[in-house]
Amino acid sequence: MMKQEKISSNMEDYLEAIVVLKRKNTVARVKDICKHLNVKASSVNSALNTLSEKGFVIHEKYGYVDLTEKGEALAKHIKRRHDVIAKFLTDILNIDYNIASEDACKMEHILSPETFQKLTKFIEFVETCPAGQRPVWLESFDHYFKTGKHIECKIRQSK
Amino acid sequence: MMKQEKISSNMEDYLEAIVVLKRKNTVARVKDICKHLNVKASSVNSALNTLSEKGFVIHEKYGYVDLTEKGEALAKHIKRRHDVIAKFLTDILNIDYNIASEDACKMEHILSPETFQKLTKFIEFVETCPAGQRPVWLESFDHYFKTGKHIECKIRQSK
DNA sequence: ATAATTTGTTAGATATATCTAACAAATACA
DNA sequence: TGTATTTGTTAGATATATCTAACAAATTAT
Repeated sequence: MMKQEKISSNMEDYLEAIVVLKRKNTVARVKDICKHLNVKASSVNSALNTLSEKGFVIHEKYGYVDLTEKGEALAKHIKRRHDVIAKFLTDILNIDYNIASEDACKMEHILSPETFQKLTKFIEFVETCPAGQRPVWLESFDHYFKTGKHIECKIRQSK
Repeated sequence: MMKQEKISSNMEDYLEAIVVLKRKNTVARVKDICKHLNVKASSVNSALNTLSEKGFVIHEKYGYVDLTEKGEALAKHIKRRHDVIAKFLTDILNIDYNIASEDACKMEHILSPETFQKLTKFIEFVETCPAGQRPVWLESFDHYFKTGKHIECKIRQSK
């Protein structure tokens, strides 16, 4: 019998790490989770116990770490959130990849579904821009950010 | 002698609450902090002890709660972050005020300075738009968000 | 195959942040 | 002015997430 459904941001980080490592190495191991999350092995063990009890991971002693179906679904959900947020930060706001990734790691746990959906749509809006390229106004923002000045606009003057 | 400089997100929330309550009621009281943060009085007391030890607040037994100069500076810094983030969410992404506020409460503690600066500049970019109004592309996004379709664009066709 | 190394586990300590319950001070009110 | 109510404090419990240190299993290399 399982204990609970809701898990903390911290536990979400562990799930996400497992999904990422499985994709990279085909299996996830305690050692790799340590490195990925920058914690000690005993912390990983403790987290895996919690996640096992709640039915998100399967972890036999000294064996690989794996996700249950439920764990996999949640982990992928979190990773999706991460990726969208990171994309917004890099592609729209033009933030450095490493910084964007770090921020996304934290934001992924806290953003409301509403805000998340807005970000998703905003990216989509930019990417499906009819002109078929990065919209002009985004370039304008880059310019504004760098120079503090607006690109001069060819607006008809009524003279 | 003071203990440390760095404080947790949690402690930042207490500082921010104090600044907000002082502005609203001229003084901050334990009771009001309770209500504002939705915690019990004993939790507030515990937090105030921590913050006093670190030199951020002044709290005499049974008296009002006040900020030191250092505490005030930090509290206002956090509040500024909150306000900028909330503004980005409401004015740019057109997110409901209440949701934006909740999200901002969490984001204010975690965003990197870089990302924060980008948000600040983005708002500025939009607000100082030379045409002197909410840029057209923002209206386009609203339309796209609602309908899933781009507003038809009068682009010269080369036929 | 056994010794050395790497990896994983456990027990128990520490730190943070919360709570409840008992109590104490301050304030309001009758 | 003395009692009731509100507000604030303290002690101690619980929960989470970390760590170190001692140990155990698994793997690698000789």
